[in-house]
Amino acid sequence: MMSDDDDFDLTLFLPYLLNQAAEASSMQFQQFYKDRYGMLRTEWRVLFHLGLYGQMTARDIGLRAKMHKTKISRAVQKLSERRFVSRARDDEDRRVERLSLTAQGRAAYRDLYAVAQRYDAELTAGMTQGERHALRQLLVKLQDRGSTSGDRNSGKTAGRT
Amino acid sequence: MMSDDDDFDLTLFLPYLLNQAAEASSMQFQQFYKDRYGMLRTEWRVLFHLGLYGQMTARDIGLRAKMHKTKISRAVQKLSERRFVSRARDDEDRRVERLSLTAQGRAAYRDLYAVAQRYDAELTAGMTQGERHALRQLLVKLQDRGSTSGDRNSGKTAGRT
DNA sequence: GCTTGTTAGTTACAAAAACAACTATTACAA
DNA sequence: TTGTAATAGTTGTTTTTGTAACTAACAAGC
Repeated sequence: MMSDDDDFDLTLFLPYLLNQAAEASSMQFQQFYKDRYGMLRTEWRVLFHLGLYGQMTARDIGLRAKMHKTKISRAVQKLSERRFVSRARDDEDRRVERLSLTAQGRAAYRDLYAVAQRYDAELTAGMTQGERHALRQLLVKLQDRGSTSGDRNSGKTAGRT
Repeated sequence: MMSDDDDFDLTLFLPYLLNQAAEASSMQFQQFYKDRYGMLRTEWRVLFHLGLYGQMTARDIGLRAKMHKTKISRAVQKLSERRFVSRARDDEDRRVERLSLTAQGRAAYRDLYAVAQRYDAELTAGMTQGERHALRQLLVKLQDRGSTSGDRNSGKTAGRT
């Protein structure tokens, strides 16, 4: 047991705490989209973004979700095979594909939206209204730290803590 | 763009925010242990725990860090090969291995401890003292949600959000 | 002593992620 | 034009992870 010099507590190291909390909640929430729709995390995220923002390209999703394009490409492929997502070439720029949810995709989105809402409420059940709000605001601040310089759409997934 | 019924904002969904923040900070911090010591995240975590708590078994680490035993086994192997960690059979119970840091391991730990301290300070630079504290307390609360029932030492790593 | 069960840790194999190299298309400048 | 660079997205290969099955050591009942 080596506490070096001063009062910094490594067990309260922010990247560590964030990862622990993220893993715990993600593991639990995963159960819903996995059990009900056999989706992977990347697939749920793509569905989530398309449901939320409507039609998008893979690139758009990458920018918003900070996901790497190969992950998106493969998620879209799966979602498309399972008829949750439809893809359409853009005739203005034929490199681009415009993605959107099918009726089935929208139904899954609505379902999972409701589940997410309940789950979020459950997670924050022990908090005051003020804490809830503060937590989200602080996390929003933290999530953008780092994506400062160059290299857009690189969106590699973290080699965590 | 489909906001279903009420006022729940999926972009503020806690598992999502937590993951974004965790990924952003982990990606940045990773740079240090990766560049300087060629460590993986799991290896850094094991080092971190051994530095913090002194001698431990793989099982102990698994319980504290909620890491699966196979991850720990592999991390210990690497750390041992690179002479950061030494392993010694326990003669009371010869299934058990008592792990501890070598001099080199302690040096790396001290170095990374200091880096972590600085990095943590940098991350929370925009916050008030109260916010810092509140954030950590809330994250501590969140990290234990879920590990309720049975199956100790299962520590699967999240299939995140 | 022997069976039966449990625990610590490892290893083998399958799934998912990271990373790099690729195709197709557009942009733009000589 | 044509040649170079850039962009959207895909595919192939390598690492890392997840999962399950395994070995070795103990424990407890009989």
